[in-house]
Order: sequence, then structure tokens, then C-alpha cells
Amino acid sequence: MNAKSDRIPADERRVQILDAAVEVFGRYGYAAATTDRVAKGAGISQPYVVRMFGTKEQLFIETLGHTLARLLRTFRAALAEADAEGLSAEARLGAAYLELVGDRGVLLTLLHGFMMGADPAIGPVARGGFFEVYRMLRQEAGFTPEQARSFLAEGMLINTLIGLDVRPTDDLATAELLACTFGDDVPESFERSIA
Amino acid sequence: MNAKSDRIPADERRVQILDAAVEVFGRYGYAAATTDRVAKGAGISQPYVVRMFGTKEQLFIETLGHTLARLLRTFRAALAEADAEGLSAEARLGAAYLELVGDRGVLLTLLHGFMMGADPAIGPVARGGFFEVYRMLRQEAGFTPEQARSFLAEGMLINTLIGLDVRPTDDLATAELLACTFGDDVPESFERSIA
DNA sequence: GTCTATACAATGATAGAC
DNA sequence: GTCTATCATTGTATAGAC
Repeated sequence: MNAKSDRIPADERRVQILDAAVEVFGRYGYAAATTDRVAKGAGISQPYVVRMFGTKEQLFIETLGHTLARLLRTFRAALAEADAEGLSAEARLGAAYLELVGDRGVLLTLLHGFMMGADPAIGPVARGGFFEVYRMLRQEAGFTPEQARSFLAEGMLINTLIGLDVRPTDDLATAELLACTFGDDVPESFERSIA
Repeated sequence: MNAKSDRIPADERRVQILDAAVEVFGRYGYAAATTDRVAKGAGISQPYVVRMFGTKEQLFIETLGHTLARLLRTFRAALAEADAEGLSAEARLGAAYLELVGDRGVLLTLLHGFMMGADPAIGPVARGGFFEVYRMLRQEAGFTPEQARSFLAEGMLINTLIGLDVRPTDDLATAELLACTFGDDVPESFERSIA
């Protein structure tokens, strides 16, 4: 809080901004996210955010890259993890994914990237990250094409269910689909119903 | 083109606007879509769009409802269709879906709805439509919960591949995943590569 | 490395006429 | 049912100092 000591290295600040951006994109969605809210989140001024990232879209693109990198790291960590509980690689990866996208910021960042693939600036980053995951599944996790495709499809359904903000108690169909997707233990992401 | 004859009934105009909105949301994404572009698309003035729909978000919500209704109709038509070629209900529904979301406007409208489920105004419409599809699969198409879940998961993966604007020629991983997902005939949505 | 002040553009939205 | 004119707001982005 003291005057001059708030100066911190650019790279550190950059990460703070990216983290704040993930939060803001998740809370308001890309459209309603503003560089100002991101700045507030990072505890700095709005012009400084612009200074570092240029434009809102550029900020998003770097946020997406940041998030995709995090996803890859998470997957690799889950793979490396000794399967103490005798879980398959598939199960460990699934659990890791679920926990990551339980953060709505991470989820919306990924989803916005995935759907804006036609944007000349966003597309390459989004596709690059997505297929890097695919390659990882094939080469590092040892999945067959079939397994990889199925794993991704399940992931995309989970994305949708979280994105939709589905509640287990909504109705019979909802309960059935959630049960069928997650079995007994529905993730905590679906629990809160504070509205 | 003549002066006064351009007055048409409100409901008709409304549909024209909604159709234009689908196109605009698909072309620019929700964030960059403007009521003005929609107005241009419908051949009317921007204030008239606002007059009819109130706000951009409200326009989106009605566009989403419109699109979900169209999706349901398309599915029901595919079910009713005599399976002349001996295709399963699953195959017919899949083909119908693929054709529909080949229209990027339809795809982005649905996806934006699905990921903004936490929005108090969008959420109910998005969830309502999604689970109406689920119920349709279970009750009208006769799918088991397992089949329905799997069908939806495949659909969500397809959404992602189209959203990402994936091209078959991008690289080996891409080609493999597309082949694994679509078999021999990859939809035309993936063909164009004009950039 | 970071801020204040501010310019500027865009766009959503209103008022009121025809 | 539809337009023209116009306003108000917001939010990105710049300039320049510290």
C-alpha cells in the first residue's frame, strides 16, 4: 500500500492482469468485459492495461493463450501423477479438466476462443491450443483416435452444461442427464444455487 | 423499392430482423454485432430495430429462441421423415444437425446462448431450449439416456470444430480428428478455405 | 512502471414526425 | 409501421507527466 513499493516487474504485472482478465471474462462474458474492470481487478489503471496489451481483443488473445497453456500443464501434471488410487489416465485427465473448468473464467475464456475461430487473430491461437491438446492425448496419454475424440466430446458436453449454468434440481431431464454424465458425484460447480 | 409499399406487417418484419440478426451474430460474433448492422441486413433503420426489441441483449434472446425453435422443428422433421435410405433416427438427426449448424449464424447464436447461461435473462431461454432437445431425444426419438448423452456430446464436439473454423488440411492431427469424427464425407462446412 | 487527464469513436437508445 | 435527427453513455485509446 505504500507509495513507491507498488512498482513491480512488468512480467509479474502482466500475469496479474491476465489472471484478472480471466476472472472478468468469466464474470461478464467477453462482450461486457471492459479493460477498466480488468484494471480494477489487477489493482492498476485502465490505460496501463491498454499500454501493456494494446487492445481488448489482444488482451483476450493473450488471456486465451495463457489459459490454454495452463490447461496443457494441468493435463501433463495429471498424467505424470502416480495413479495411487488406481485411476486410469482417462479418469485422471477428466477429473483435472473438471476442476479447471469449474472456474467459470477458464471455461468462458476457452469457449469464446473456440467459437471465434473464424477471427483471423483469435483463430490460430484457439486452433493451436485445441489441437495441441489432441496431440497430447494421442502421443503422451496414449489414446487411440477414437478415445481422444470421445474424451474431447465428453469435455465439450461438460463445457456446455457448466456454461448453461445447469442446476441438478432444475427438473427431471436435467437430473437424468447430469446423473448419466457424472454418475454419483456431480461436481461442486453444479451445486451452488444462490442465484 | 417504391415508397409506401415497403410497409409490411410487424410480425413479418420481426422475422426479417431475426433472420438478419442470426446472420450478423454469426458474422461478427455477439460482441461486435451491432443493432445497426442488423438493421442494414433487414433493410430498415437502426432505431426501428430498437423499437421492436428494446435492447441488443433482448434482440439476442429472441434470436436465440427463434433459433432453438428452428432446431427443434428441424429435428422433428428429420424424425418424421420416412427413412427411405434405411438410416437410423440417430443418423438422420445427426445429418440434420450438421446441416443446420453449417450456418455459422445458427452455430454462434446457439453457442453464445449456451455459454451465457449464468446471465439471468439468457439462461432460462438457453437451458429451456437445450433440455427441450434432450426431452425430445428421449421421448420422441426413443433414445436411452446414454444414447441421448452421447448424441449431445458428439454435437458439442462438432460445434467446437466448426466454431474453431478447422480446415481438413491444417495438419495431421486435424485430419485425423476430422476423419475420426465424420468418417469419409467431411461436411462442406469444413471445405471452404478462402481465408 | 504507472498515473491523470482527456480525446474520440461507437453505439445503444430517445423524441417526435410522417 | 417506419424514418430522421440527435443525445447520452460508455469504453477504448492517446498524450504526457512523474
